[in-house]
Amino acid sequence: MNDSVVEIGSRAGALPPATARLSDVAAHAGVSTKTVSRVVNNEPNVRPQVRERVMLSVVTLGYRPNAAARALVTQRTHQIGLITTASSLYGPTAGLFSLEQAAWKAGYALTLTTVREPSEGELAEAIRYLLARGVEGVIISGATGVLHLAPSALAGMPVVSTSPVSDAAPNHVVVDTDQSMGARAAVRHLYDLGHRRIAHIAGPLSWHAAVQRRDGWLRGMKDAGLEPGPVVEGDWSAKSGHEAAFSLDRAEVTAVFVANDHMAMGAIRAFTEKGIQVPGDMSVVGFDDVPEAAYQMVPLTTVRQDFVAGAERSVRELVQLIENQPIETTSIYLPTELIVRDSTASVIALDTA
Amino acid sequence: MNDSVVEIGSRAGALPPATARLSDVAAHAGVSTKTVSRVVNNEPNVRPQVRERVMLSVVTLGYRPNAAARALVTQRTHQIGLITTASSLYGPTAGLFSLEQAAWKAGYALTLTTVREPSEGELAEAIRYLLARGVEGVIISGATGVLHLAPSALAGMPVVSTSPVSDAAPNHVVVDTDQSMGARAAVRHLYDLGHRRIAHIAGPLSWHAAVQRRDGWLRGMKDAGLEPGPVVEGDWSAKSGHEAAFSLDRAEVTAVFVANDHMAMGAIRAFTEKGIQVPGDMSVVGFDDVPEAAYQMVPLTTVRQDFVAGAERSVRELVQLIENQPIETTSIYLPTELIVRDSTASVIALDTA
DNA sequence: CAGGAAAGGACTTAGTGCGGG
DNA sequence: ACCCGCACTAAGTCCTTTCCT
Repeated sequence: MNDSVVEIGSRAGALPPATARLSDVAAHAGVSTKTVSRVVNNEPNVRPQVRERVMLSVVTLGYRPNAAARALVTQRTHQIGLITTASSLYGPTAGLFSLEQAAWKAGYALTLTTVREPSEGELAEAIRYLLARGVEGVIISGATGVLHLAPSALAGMPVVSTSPVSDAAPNHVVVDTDQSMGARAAVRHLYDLGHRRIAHIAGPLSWHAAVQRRDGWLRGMKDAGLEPGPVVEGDWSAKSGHEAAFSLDRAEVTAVFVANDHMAMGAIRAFTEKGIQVPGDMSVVGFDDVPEAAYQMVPLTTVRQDFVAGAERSVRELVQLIENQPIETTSIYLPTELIVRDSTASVIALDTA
Repeated sequence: MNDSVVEIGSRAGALPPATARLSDVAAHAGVSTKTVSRVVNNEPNVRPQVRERVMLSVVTLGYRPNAAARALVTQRTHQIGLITTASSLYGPTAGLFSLEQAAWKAGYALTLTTVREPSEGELAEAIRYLLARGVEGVIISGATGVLHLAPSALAGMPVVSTSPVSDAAPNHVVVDTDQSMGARAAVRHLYDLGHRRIAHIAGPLSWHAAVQRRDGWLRGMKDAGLEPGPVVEGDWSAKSGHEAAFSLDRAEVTAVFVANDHMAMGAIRAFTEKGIQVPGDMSVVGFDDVPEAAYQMVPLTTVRQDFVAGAERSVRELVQLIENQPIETTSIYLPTELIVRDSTASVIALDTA
C-alpha cells in the first residue's frame, strides 16, 4: 500500500513536504480522518485535548487542506470571476483592487479575465473559461455597452455588472455609479456659472458609461431649457480629448463637459494651444476625479465617483446571489459628487457671435 | 443508486443543468467513462464515429469537466497567483492585464491578491492564501523592497517577482525593467543638454523600483563627474511631486529627474506656480511614459518601460519554473527607452548663484 | 492466431456527510 | 458527547479485455 507516503511525511526533516494529507495527520495524531476534518473546520464535538493534539500534528506535518478535494466534495469553490476590459484606463482599474479586497473579506478569491472588446463572442468565451474554472459567480466591469448575453452561456450563473443585459436574466444585478446624475450635476454647475452654450466630449459610445454620461448631459441641458451644444466622441484617452477640443468652435461654446478626466486634460491642453484660456475663456468639467486631477496646471473641476463603494456593493450583491439570499433590487446606482476646482469659472461676457 | 441524477440529466428540457457528469455522458452515449475522457481530452484510440457520438452527448447534456475533480486527480490546477499592491498607480496596473493575457495564452488562470504594504507578514499571508487556493506559482509585483520571504512559507513554490529576495530561494526568478539604466539615460540626456545641477524627486524608498531609479540617477551623476543635486522623496502621487518641487531651490538646480510621470506632472505645476518656466527655466524628465504624458500642457520627456514585455517574460519564466524546465538566468532586466518631448531643453544661461 | 487499435473496469485522489457505537 | 468507518464527490491512470483484421 502507500503507507510509504505516510512514512515520508512523518519522517521529513526541517522542511515538511507540502504533500501531507488529511490521512497523514490522522495517522500522526492517532485519530480518524473525520476527526481531523472536524478540527480543521472548527466543528464541535472534539475534546480540547484531542483538538490540540491534532493541531500539533497539523503544524508539524505542515498540513494544508487541498482546495480541489474540498471543492469536489462540498461543491463550493469560493471563487468569483472578474471579466474586465484589457486597458489601463483609470475607471476599470480603480475598482479592481477594491473588488479583490471586498471579495477577500467575503471569503472569495478573484479570478481575473480580460477581454479586448466586450462583444458577445468574447464575453461568452470569457464566461466559458471562468465556468470551466469553477467560479460561482461573475462580475463584469469596464467597457461594456448593454450586454447581450445568451442565457444559455451563463447557465444560471450569478452575474453582477455595471451595464444592464439585454434580456432580463434571473440571476443578474446591475451595480453602477449614477453616471447620468453626475453628468446633470456638471451641467447644472456650468449653468449656475452663467454658461448657456455647453458642448460635450463623449467617451466611446460603445461603452454604456459613455452613453449614460452623454444622455445625462442631454437631459441636463433640456432641464435647463438649453439647446445642446455640439458633441464630439473621443476614446477616453488624453489624445482623443486633445483632438476633440480642436474640432470645437470657440465662438459656439463657453464650456465643455468632458466624459472623463484624461480627455479633459487633453482638451485643456488643446484650448491653451489655440490661445483659449481655461477657465477664463472656457470652462471644462471632467469625470472620475483621478488622483492627479487636482494637480494639473489647471486643477480640474470634475465629477467624482466612488469606486470603492461600487466594488464593495458589487461583491455584496454577488455573494447574496450565490448564496441564494433574497435581494432587494436588481439595479443599484451609486451617487456621485461634484468637485469644484479651477477649470470652471463664471462667464464674463456672453458673446454669441 | 443515484441513477436518478442521470435521469434528470438526460430528461432535461431546453436548458440542460450544469450538473452533467462524465458518467452521465458515458451513459447517454453508451460508452464507458474512460472513452468519454479520451474524447474530451483529445486522446487517440477512439473511432471517429464513437468520438462524434460522444461529442454529441457532451453538447446535448451541456457537459463541462469539473475543474476540482480534474485538479484533484492530476495534481495540477493550472492557476497562478498574483500578489500586487492595492493601489491604482500606473505601474502596477499597467502590467496587470498583460499578465493576465500572457497567463491565459500559457493555459493558466490568474488569481488576484492584494496587499497594502508588502511587509513580510502581509506577503506571507497572501502566499498562504494562494497556496490554500492551490496555485502552482506566484508572481509578486508592485510595491516591494527587497523581499524577505521565509523559505518555509513558500514551501518551494515557484516565484517570479520584480524585486530580489533576501535569501536566494531556489525557485525564484527576478524580472524587472532596468530601472537603473533608464535613470542613467535620463541623466545623460539632461547632461547633453548642458545641465550640471540635476535634482531628483524619488519615489517612496520602501519600493525597490524607487531605490533603483535613485541609484541610477546617482550613478549617472557620478559617471558624468557631477555633484548630485538634492533629493526629495515623494510617494508617486502628483500631489507629492507638487510638494517636492516646492522644496527645491531654483538657484541650485536647472533640471529635475523625477521618478515617475505623475510626480513629474505635479512638479511642473509647482514650478509654474512659482513662476519657473518648464522647460525654459527648468527641465523635467519623468519615468513610465503614461498614456497622457504626451498630452500634458508641457508634453513630458520621460523614460518608457515596456510593461507588456515584462508581463510576458514573467509568465514565461514562471511557467518554466512550474513545469520544471531549465531556466537560463535568475534575474532578467528589460531595457527602457528615453522619449524626448517638450519638458526638457538646453540650458541657456548657467547661473550658479 | 498473432498483433494492434478500441473500449472497458477497478482503483486512486483528498476531503466531507451520515450513520453507528 | 465524542469519535470511527464507510460511502460518496468527479475525474484520470493503469491495466486488461475485446474486437477486427
